[in-house]
Amino acid sequence: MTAVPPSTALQSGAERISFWSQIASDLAQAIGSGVYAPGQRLPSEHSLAQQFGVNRHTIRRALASLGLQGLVRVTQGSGTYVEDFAVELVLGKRTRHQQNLSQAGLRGRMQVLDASTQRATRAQAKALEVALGSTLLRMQMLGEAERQVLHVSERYFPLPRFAQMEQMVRDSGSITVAFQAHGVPDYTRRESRISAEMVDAAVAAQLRQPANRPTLLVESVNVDPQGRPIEFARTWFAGDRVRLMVSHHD
Amino acid sequence: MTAVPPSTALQSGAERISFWSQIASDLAQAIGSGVYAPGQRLPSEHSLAQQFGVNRHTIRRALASLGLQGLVRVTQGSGTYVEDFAVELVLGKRTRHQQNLSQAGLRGRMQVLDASTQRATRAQAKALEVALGSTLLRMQMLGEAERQVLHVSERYFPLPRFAQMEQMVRDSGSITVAFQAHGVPDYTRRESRISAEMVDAAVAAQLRQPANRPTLLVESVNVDPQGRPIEFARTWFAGDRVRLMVSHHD
DNA sequence: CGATATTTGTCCGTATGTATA
DNA sequence: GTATACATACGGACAAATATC
Repeated sequence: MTAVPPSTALQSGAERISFWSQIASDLAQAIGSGVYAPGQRLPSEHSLAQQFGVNRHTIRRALASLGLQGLVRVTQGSGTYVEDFAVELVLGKRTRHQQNLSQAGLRGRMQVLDASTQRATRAQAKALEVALGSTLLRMQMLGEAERQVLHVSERYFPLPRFAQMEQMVRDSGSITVAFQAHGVPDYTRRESRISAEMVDAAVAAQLRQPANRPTLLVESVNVDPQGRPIEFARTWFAGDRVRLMVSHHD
Repeated sequence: MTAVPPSTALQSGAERISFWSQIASDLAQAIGSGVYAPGQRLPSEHSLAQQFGVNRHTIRRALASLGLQGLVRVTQGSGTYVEDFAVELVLGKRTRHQQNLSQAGLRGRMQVLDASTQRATRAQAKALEVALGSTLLRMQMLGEAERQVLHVSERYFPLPRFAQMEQMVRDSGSITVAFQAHGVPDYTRRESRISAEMVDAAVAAQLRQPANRPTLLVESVNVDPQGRPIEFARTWFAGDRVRLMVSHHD
């Protein structure tokens, strides 16, 4: 992370972004990439102000934003510390990726890495309640928030019902919107199976975390209002940055 | 795992358990200790019958039991295969350790490894809604089922309300019973936070799994019928053998 | 224990650009 | 165009909490 003097960062034209927002984003990326490890103290506000070439108040605005996101904890007289978990995602019946992040004050998006068709394996067929060997759409996706990769996932949709899924998701960046375009106005999560897994180097690289760090694997089935399965997903969450919260309030 | 001829396993007196049950337990232990890895095929029923010196029908009875527990999957014409996950535990509002296991057809028990008193840290005080630095009972426990270690946990109880907790749990082997003895007839789980963690060698040894394998850490708060926190627990589940199931049916 | 330095929290004021009525 | 409100950014001063010796 290099210091960006604000005088050189005077953007022209359409997308002017504030200094504090840019600084918050830079710090979030530094935290996500491990420059500042969980539990570690960030440089003092005075020091950061010098590094970024801005007033201390501007740094404070950025840190306040990171604090609201849960990335850091600020303690008077002591310093600003990187929180152990950047994001706490709620796992519930009506879990939505975007909504989940916006509740945490984050801007998130989902990206399609790959898409293909394949035959349903035993586990997939059982979860989606389709015949063994029937055709499925397989999409590999990446979930990000504030430049941090939170999860990668494999998602399976029954064909031909969701034939336009790939294009819809690529266009909108949202699975909820793509479902709505396929005539599914609403959907709920039937169940989630959670396990801890080590992943291979390729997945670890996608998650931007070392290969010797664990992931949370969540296998879930989403169903439409009639109770028919519409999606079977296997999602690997970055174990270093994500904690899942299960609320038991009925 | 060594073959135990049933002729030598003829118990006398009170606790006579059946051959099939003993064989099922032996096989479960073998699977838990890694003699038979997940996905691997067990010896044929004929072969197992010879090893244990019993009739094939007795082996079939044992395998059927393991199948109900989710430990193995029996496929006609192919063989018996070790399932990837030995135990699937349900995480819900009314989660009880014993009940959880008995639903899976397992005999489980909880064991007190250590007990002491300490001052509440910030996180503990917040979870239990007590003053920072107030006295807590800390119990370290081990959860087993069918000779397999499923989890180790640190549990914190506010004092002096639960002063007799250690003795009660040691006597009954059940936290639910110990709570009832302290005038808490019922309790519910308020929330659970789930993360993936690597653990140090000591905890890994307690879980009987290699140090480079991940665990599922569940932090939970139990409350009494009045909504007052009565227990804060951090439970490490053996990631290789346990999968958590979250049901979203209201 | 006290003295001192460091760090964050809060308040004052000033100035500029942007969006809105 | 003008007036107003708002967000952003800078500079300084002091208080409060913490760390260190």
